[in-house]
Amino acid sequence: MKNVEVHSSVKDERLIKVRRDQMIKGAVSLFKQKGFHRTTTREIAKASGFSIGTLYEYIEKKEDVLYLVVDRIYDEVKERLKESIDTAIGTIEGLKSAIAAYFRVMDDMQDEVLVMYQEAKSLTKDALPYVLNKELQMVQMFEDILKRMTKQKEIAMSEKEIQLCAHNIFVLGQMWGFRRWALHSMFSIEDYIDMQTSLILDGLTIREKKGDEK
Amino acid sequence: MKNVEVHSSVKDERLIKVRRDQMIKGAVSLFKQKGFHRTTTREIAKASGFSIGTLYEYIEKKEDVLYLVVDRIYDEVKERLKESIDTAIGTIEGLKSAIAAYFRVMDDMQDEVLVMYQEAKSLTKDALPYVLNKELQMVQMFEDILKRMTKQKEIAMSEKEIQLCAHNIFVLGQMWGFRRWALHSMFSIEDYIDMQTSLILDGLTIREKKGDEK
Amino acid sequence: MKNVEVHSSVKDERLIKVRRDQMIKGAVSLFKQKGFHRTTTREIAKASGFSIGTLYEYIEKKEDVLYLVVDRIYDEVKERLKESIDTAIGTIEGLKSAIAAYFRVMDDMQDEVLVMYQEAKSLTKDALPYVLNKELQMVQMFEDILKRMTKQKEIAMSEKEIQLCAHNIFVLGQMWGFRRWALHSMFSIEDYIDMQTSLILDGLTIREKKGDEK
Amino acid sequence: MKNVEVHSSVKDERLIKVRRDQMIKGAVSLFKQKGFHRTTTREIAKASGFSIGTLYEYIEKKEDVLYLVVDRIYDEVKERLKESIDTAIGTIEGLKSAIAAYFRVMDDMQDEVLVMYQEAKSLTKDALPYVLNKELQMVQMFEDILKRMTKQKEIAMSEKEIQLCAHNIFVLGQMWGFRRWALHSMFSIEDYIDMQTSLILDGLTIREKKGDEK
DNA sequence: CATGAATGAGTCTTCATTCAT
DNA sequence: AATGAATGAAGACTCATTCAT
Repeated sequence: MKNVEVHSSVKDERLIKVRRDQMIKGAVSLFKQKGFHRTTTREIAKASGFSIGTLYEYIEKKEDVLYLVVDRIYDEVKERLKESIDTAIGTIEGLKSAIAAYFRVMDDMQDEVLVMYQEAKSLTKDALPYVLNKELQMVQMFEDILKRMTKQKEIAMSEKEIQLCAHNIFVLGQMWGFRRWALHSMFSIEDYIDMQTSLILDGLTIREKKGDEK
Repeated sequence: MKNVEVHSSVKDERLIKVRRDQMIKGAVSLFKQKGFHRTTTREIAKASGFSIGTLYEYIEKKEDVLYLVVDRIYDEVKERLKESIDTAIGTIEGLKSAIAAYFRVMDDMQDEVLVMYQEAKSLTKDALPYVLNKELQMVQMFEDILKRMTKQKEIAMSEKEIQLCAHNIFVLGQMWGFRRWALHSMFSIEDYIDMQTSLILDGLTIREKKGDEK
Repeated sequence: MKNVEVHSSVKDERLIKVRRDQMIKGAVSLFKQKGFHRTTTREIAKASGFSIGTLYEYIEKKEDVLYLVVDRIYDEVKERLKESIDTAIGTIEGLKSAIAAYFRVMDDMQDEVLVMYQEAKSLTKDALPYVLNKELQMVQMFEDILKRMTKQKEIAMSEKEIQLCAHNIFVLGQMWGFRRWALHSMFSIEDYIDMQTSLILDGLTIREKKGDEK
Repeated sequence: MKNVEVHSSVKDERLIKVRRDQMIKGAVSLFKQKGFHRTTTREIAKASGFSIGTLYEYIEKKEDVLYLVVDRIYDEVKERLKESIDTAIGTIEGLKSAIAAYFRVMDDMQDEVLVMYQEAKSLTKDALPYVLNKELQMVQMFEDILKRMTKQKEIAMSEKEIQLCAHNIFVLGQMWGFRRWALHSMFSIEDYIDMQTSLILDGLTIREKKGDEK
């Protein structure tokens, strides 16, 4: 999956980084409030702290901003996940703490995740697969944990079951963000983590027991 | 939750129904392809089979079309669910068939569900809560089944666990639609139903056993 | 000055009269509030008590309504003036009472006069001269009085002076309507009549005296 | 009476002045021909020498153009009046020359005055009082002259008579513009000035004489 | 590199007018 | 004669993008 580069007429790489950081920061807060389509490039420039002309020195099209934002969000989520998750550990406890860590990241980055969800479709045809691929990579982190657990006979799951379960964990984490209107009045994030973890593990341990029974 | 009425300058209720049916049908297919914001009112009119002037005889603002569409989708999903689900049955089998029915509706209406997901934010401030409420009603159908199962001692779940589980079922069903890019190459809808049902039930039966153990 | 006929597809002359009366009544009140351009044909139809389709049975273009309205206002003003003014009398007292009568009509029909003033320009090219001619006829009523007074040696004014003076009387009467925002807080209509009459007469009596001096 | 500012997204005040000058110039000539409502924003932009986009950099709504135009006309009339009228002089001759000057301005700016008259109603609710106030200020210039004349015993008029007379002068001046269809074929502007001045003065001198008689 | 004025294609929405019933 | 649904041309306004300074 080749990287999708956003063209900039500015040469100084360091400056590009600085300006795009400003831009992303400004844009995220705007996208949260009004969505991508209702946000104007002028607003983005203003929120970024520079002029519309300067904005276009660092991007080519408005959609580039969306891509940059979404890309950044993924990177951030992934970064924070990697910090917290040691995929090497193939134990039940390891999985539990990975889930907890991931859910907490989702809690911290609710708005960002919501933005991704609702605006992903507006990405250009060529940016979308790249972004979806990033998402798959994150799902794969959970797959990796589950695979290792299987290898270490902690659980007994087929390849397919692992894939599905990893997707479930991923989506259930996001759900905390995109269904907050329903969930947040019913659960604290800690409750949510505990209960979901328990439900997820039930789906695994059973199989392990089944395996034992044979 | 008061109904959100969309104003029409046409008096004949029957005609309003006919035209709005055309409109919704045309709009859904456009929203699927390009999203709400990238669809113009003229395109909607054309896809509906009438002129832009006529379109505006049946709505006031472009956003009304979105509301009409989303509202219709919910109603359709709900209708199809009610056909298939007999909430009265409080057995494991009843739950299984309810999940299967729901997942199949989600499979049939993937595009529609996707539209709802991605464009809901563009609904007017007053339409959104109304729509979210409809969603809650659907979640409640699963809650009802689980409650009855608990009452009939089929399972042992707390109020909160039931609520969370119902949300999970709901979201996992939608997931088949909004993550199709990842799931459809891995699973057939039947596989998906079987495996998810199994995972969901594990979360319940375990507790039932726990209950037994006491 | 040939009459400007407004075409109607309805044959029954009596019905045309009835419908147009409704139409004019409704339209005047709308034009007062929002002006001709901001009033829609639908609103006119509604205010007239019939449908848009029926409206167009009695006119051809929206501008016809304006013409009908303006025409009616002139007729009404003229009618009321003729009732009150006996142009035959060529005395100072006769002039005074004519002025008073005219000013009172202007007071009664302020809104209508305002409408005429502000919307006259929107009349069709062929309707305008016809309407302006009606206005001239009204000015002429004052000219006639002044001429008769001159003939009877009540005053001594040249033809030109008479024309100008007649215009002045006419405009000063309208002024009560179109400058009400300034005048009505300063004068009652009676004050206004008294003071203006006095000023106008000063313009005449002087000349009369001058005439005497010769 | 607080000033009514028209918002511009352009920062450079000098440029705003330049562009608005162009805009006003273009708009006046269009409004003269077809009135405010029949003039499109595109036409205004074109007549101003720039694009529709640029037009909207300097105003927010079409009505702003009208306000700008009307405001400018008042300022211009006032400016030219102040040049010509020395309100300090409280003599008959001073009044005569003030009237003459004012009437000549009205002659020069006939079209503009007509525009004001016919389109004033289309001004926004908040702009209208501001504009009317400007008009009052101009009336006041004549009041001031008359007051001074009274103070200097040139004439004897009550406060109310002065106010009314000032209004009359003002309206009679405008009348030259808005009744040109009737007046211009009968009088030259010089005739008009002479005759009206004479009529107006008759209204004053008489009173002065009356004062003398007592 | 930064700025922000200029551009005009594109969008929503209105409304006068028509015409089948 | 009356109705009101249908039409689409036209208009106000927006906003992504460019480019001269």
